[in-house]
Amino acid sequence: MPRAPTTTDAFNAVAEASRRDLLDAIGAEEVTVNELVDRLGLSQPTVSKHLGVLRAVDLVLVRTAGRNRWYRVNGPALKPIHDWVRSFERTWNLKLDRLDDLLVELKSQEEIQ
Amino acid sequence: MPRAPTTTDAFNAVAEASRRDLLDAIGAEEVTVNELVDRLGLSQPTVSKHLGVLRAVDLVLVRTAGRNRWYRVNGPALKPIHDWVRSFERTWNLKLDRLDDLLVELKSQEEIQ
DNA sequence: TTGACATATTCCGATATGGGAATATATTCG
DNA sequence: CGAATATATTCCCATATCGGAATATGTCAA
Repeated sequence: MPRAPTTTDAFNAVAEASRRDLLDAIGAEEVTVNELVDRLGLSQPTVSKHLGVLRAVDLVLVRTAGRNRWYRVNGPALKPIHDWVRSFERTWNLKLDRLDDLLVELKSQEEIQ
Repeated sequence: MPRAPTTTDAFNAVAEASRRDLLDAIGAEEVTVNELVDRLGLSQPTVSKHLGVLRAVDLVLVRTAGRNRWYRVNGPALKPIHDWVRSFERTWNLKLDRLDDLLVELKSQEEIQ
């Protein structure tokens, strides 16, 4: 049994540094493929292929306009990673217990209003 | 150029679901290899090999006692993942801005004391 | 010492990979 | 229409992978 395909889930897609760079390069904007080629200095086919993987796991969304494709990051697709890592956060961040208290407080305040 | 080795960094090591399961199974305890074999229902060599990858990227620490090896999770090795994902958190969690305010406040309070 | 136990390592095989180069597919413009 | 532009796809290959099976290494116990 080989390694799980990169398109299996966000964990596998994001394991490759180039794809993290790609997501960073897009950031909060809506960006064109050629713009990403310029920003990252990768070849156009390489960028397109990485975007294909990111698309397969819903990490990016695309909008077609003429001959351009405008890509943007689909943040929520990263949530599974965030949630999983977060369960270990307590191990390295001792202040989290205080933060927990604050969150509980914040939540109860919201429920009141 | 093939895929980056699983031992390249925490991102690659953790891309494999079995290894996330392994870390989950260890949790906050200190656990023996055979105990993990029992908990996960994987073969002993498989568990040992996964632990080898996790060791290579410092995601687990080991202590040898007689013929046993006691493994524990090394939380801080997950921080790079946490930090990277966190930079996109704002995309899906709108309450983060309020949380930011709280953190700034908390920090300034700490500096005072 | 010999056997049992705990763990690691090696050998095997089918498979997906990332990047380069070339090419295909649209779409726009003149 | 034909050229140019934007993007995706295909073909290539050296390489690392996961799991199984077998085996090696190390430690304890009688």
